[in-house]
Amino acid sequence: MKGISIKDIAKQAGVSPTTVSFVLNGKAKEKRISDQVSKKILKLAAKLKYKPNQLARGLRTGKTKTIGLIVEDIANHFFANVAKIVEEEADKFGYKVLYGSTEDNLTKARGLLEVLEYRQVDGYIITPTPNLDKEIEVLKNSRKPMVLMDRYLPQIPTNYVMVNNFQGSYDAAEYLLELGYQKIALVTTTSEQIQMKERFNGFTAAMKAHRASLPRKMCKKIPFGASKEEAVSQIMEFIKGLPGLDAIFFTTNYLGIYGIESVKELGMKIGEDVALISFDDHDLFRLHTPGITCVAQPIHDIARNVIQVLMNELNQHNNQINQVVLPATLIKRESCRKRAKTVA
Amino acid sequence: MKGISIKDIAKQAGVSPTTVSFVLNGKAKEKRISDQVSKKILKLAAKLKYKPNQLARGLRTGKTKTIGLIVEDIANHFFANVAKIVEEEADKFGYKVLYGSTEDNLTKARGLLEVLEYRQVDGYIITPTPNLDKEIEVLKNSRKPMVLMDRYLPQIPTNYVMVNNFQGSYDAAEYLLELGYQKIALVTTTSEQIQMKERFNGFTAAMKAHRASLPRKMCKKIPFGASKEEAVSQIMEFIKGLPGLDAIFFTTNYLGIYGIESVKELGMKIGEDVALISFDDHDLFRLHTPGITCVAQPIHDIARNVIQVLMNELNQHNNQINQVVLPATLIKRESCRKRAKTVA
DNA sequence: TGTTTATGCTAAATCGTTATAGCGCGTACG
DNA sequence: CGTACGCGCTATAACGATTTAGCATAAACA
Repeated sequence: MKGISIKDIAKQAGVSPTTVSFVLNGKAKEKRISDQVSKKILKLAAKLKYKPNQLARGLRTGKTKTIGLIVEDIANHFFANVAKIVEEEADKFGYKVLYGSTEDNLTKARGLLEVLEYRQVDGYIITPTPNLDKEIEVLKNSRKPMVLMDRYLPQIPTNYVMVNNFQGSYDAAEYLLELGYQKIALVTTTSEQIQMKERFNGFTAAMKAHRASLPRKMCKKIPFGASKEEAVSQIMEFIKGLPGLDAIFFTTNYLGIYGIESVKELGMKIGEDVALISFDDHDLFRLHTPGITCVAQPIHDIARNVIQVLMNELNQHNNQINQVVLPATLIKRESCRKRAKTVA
Repeated sequence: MKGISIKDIAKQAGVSPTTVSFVLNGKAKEKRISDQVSKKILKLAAKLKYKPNQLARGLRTGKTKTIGLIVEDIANHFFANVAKIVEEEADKFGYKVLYGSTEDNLTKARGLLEVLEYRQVDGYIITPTPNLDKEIEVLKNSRKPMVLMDRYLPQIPTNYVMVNNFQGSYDAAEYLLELGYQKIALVTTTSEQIQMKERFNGFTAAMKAHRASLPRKMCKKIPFGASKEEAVSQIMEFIKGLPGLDAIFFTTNYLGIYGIESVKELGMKIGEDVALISFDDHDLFRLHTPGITCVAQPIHDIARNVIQVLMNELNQHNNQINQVVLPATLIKRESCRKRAKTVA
């Protein structure tokens, strides 16, 4: 059950494969193929359901029309959604997507990059793991079209698309202050990922700008990779040590989820005894009662911009660097409420 | 910046490309290449970081070492997780995965199948949309390795891997009865998808087996594709019309989620006023307070079995059909509790 | 009439691999 | 002494497309 090749069409049409190729690639006019012949070929191709062999084409042209998508975890809500839009958008340009998850593990990331090179992908969308700098640099120097996503490497100027982590957290802090919260805590992770640092910085900057205090004892770092139980118990301890606490900001959604559990476990009411706000949206935040206020990433825009930047690179090898920082959106739900101003 | 080819190695080693190919494919012994030459070639290949061009190789061998994964929605919790394991498992066999979402739309599914054919994928993993029978039949007749997932087409005998929908729902019903619930309702969708029917059938079968009644008025079908608002309001109406109702079974997780909202909206307490149980697990069910009892699909096993069946087909063209039905697991949480038996 | 130019098409090389057929040499056999 | 075989390797032809260079033929021009 072999497929129909250009030769089969050529034979049946009584012309050379070259002619068929010209016509099928829309170069009939340019190559001065008569309308008669053109039409005959087009008809035959349709009738035989000719499908160009992308392998042969790729081998000859050096383009596979395939892009590699490296994410932290494709099963994660954020990345799964990005993967979906990326696939849809890429499809519009005739590209297919090969994907892989790094689990934020350097070795896995290296493996993925290698396989994608084998596969001759035309371009890369990468969520870099820690210490992937060297590999990114190599890729950059080989002039492969590439866009980083969700994170960037401060030392290497490259294309990237990400949310404005600083602004998002800044807005979160301002919102809490505006509502009248006064004893505000922050929970983050020990991970050195740049986006976590920026979220931390944005929040503290807003606090400072409004002359609110965020002393070190109001900030808790949960070890990266801690189990749910460990995390929850640490957060509970942290909360217990802060009497009068009225609001908590979590720098990422899984911490926020642990936070919900911790607060409930302590018998406190979310939105009444304590306000919760988290970076990143999540089904759970949306559907929880009360709804959890959060700083949402513009997933669609991120994916669309990633593809746009990549397609730009793919189509014209300008050396211009595209760095897109998209605004985060504060989604107000019932976990934060207007407070009657009381003097502490 | 061209890559290193087999010719480059051949030239530097002073041998023919054929020899290099033999050695690099582990056929040195078989093809009687001397150890001397073998070693020299291996060393050179490592030194030059030779990466075989999969395109050329694929063109020659007719194998791309790529499989196509067609799911309903890659952003959906279930499929995203399957996609993750599928990728990991495929990787172990040297395969990469191309994916796409159908949105349960026939036209999209056709488009995906076509693109994957272009791309010469070696095998297909397909979550069939309604009315995809003809295309599946064609694929089957062309003897392409293929496994259906999550659903099957009753009219066409093919490989498939899925959860035991009937048993899962059966267990759910038995569990509710065992706990002493007496006025039990079921919420499903109007979708004619086979798995939904089986879930419905399993539940009713268990009820009948235990001489419990499930009259038609206790069953609600929500239109497929209804918006969240519509669905929630319909479920609310349904519940309001059933005084004394003490438990509700939802045939799929998004209905269960709507159910949670509906029940809360009505001011009822989950697990106290009414028990909820849903087919399919979800982050929300796990993290909700109270936790929502559900019938979970063995996602890992499904993905692993899918790959195993596919690899079987890929490696040996036996015509044997593999149909794997995996048990569903009842995950008990607080949304269903032991009831003091009261006479209605 | 002889030289250009335009027209409509094709031969052949090429991409990087794999697979088949077989070459030249030395040794063993009858 | 002629032939058969084992050994270690290679030449060459694919796979299916794209692309470059160019070949006839006819029309146009001087």
